[in-house]
Amino acid sequence: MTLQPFNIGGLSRQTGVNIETIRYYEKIGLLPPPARSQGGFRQYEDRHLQRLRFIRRGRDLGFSIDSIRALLTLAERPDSPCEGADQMVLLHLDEVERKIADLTLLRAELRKMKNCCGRVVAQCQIIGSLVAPRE
Amino acid sequence: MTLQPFNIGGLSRQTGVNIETIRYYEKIGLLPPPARSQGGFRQYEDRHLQRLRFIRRGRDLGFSIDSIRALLTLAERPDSPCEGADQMVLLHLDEVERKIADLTLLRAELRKMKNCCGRVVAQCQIIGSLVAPRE
DNA sequence: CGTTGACTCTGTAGTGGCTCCAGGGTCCAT
DNA sequence: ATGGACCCTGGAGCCACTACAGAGTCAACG
Ligand SMILES: [Zn+2]
Ligand SMILES: [Zn+2]
Ligand SMILES: [Zn+2]
Ligand SMILES: [Zn+2]
Repeated sequence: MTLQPFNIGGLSRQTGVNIETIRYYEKIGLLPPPARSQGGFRQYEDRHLQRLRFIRRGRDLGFSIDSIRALLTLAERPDSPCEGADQMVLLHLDEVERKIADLTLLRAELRKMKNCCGRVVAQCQIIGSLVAPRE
Repeated sequence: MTLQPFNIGGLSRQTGVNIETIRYYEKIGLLPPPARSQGGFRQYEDRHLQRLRFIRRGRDLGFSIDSIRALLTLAERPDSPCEGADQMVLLHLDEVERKIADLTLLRAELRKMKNCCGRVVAQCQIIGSLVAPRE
C-alpha cells in the first residue's frame, strides 16, 4: 500500500490542506515531523496522509485544534471507551446550534433593516436603526 | 441634556462595552479621543456615548469594524444618499445567510455522527467518520 | 555536465477583534 | 492623610492560519 514518500506539495494536493498550514500543524505538534531528504525536504508517508485527513475532516466539522488533538489521542487507543468523543460531539453540536440561533436572529434584524426607501441618510432606516434601534 | 463628563468606566457601564475595548477603539481611530482630566483620565461626553452605542449595535449585528467605520462616515453626512448603507446591509445579509447555510450542513453532519452506540474507540462511529467519512 | 524552473526551506510578521497583564498614577470620601 | 476604587500606558497573547523574503534543492532536458 505504501508507495514512495512524497513531498509537502503532494501531501497538500492529496488533502486540500495548504502547505503553510501543514508546516504550521507540524510546528504546533499536531502532525508528527516526517523524515527529511538529504537536502532537507520533508518526506511524508501514508500515516501522515491518514492523520492529516483526519485533521482536515475535524476542521471542516468546525472542531477546534485542541478538540482534534484530543480526538486523535483517543483514536490511537482503539480499546479505550469512546465517551470522550461522544461528549465532544454533543458539546460541539450545542455550540453550532447556538450559533445558528444567533445568526437567525441577526438575519431577522437585517431583513427588517433592509427595507430602506432609498433616499438620504437623514431618513435612512438603516442608519436610523443603528442610531436608535426600533422596538 | 449633557451632564457632567464621565470616566471610561461610566461609558463602559452605559454601553456594555469593555473598558479595554473602548481604548482599543480609540487607538484604531473609531472613537475620537476625549478630553483628559488634569491627571490624565479620559473625560467622555454625550457624543462619545452616542457614537459608541452606534458602534456597539453595528458589532452586535455582525458588521466588521471597517463597515462600521464606513457607516459612521455616512451617518455624519445626513444629506448624502444612503445607497452605500443599503448595499452594505444587503452584502452582510448575504454573508449571514451563507453562514447559516454552512452551519446547517454542519449540524446535519454532527447529528449523523452523534448516534454512537457508546462502547469502544475501535467501533466508535464518531472516530470512524473522522477516519473515513461515510457516504 | 550545466541550466532551467518548479519546488521547498526557515523565520518572521500580519490578520481581526479583542483581552489580559504588570507596574504604576489619580481621585475622592472619610 | 489614607484607603480603595478607579484609571493610565505599553506590550503580549489569543485563534488558526496566511503571506512574505531570501535562500536552497531537485529532476528533467539539452
Ligand atoms: Zn466546538
Ligand atoms: Zn437608506
Ligand atoms: Zn459583513
Ligand atoms: Zn463512540
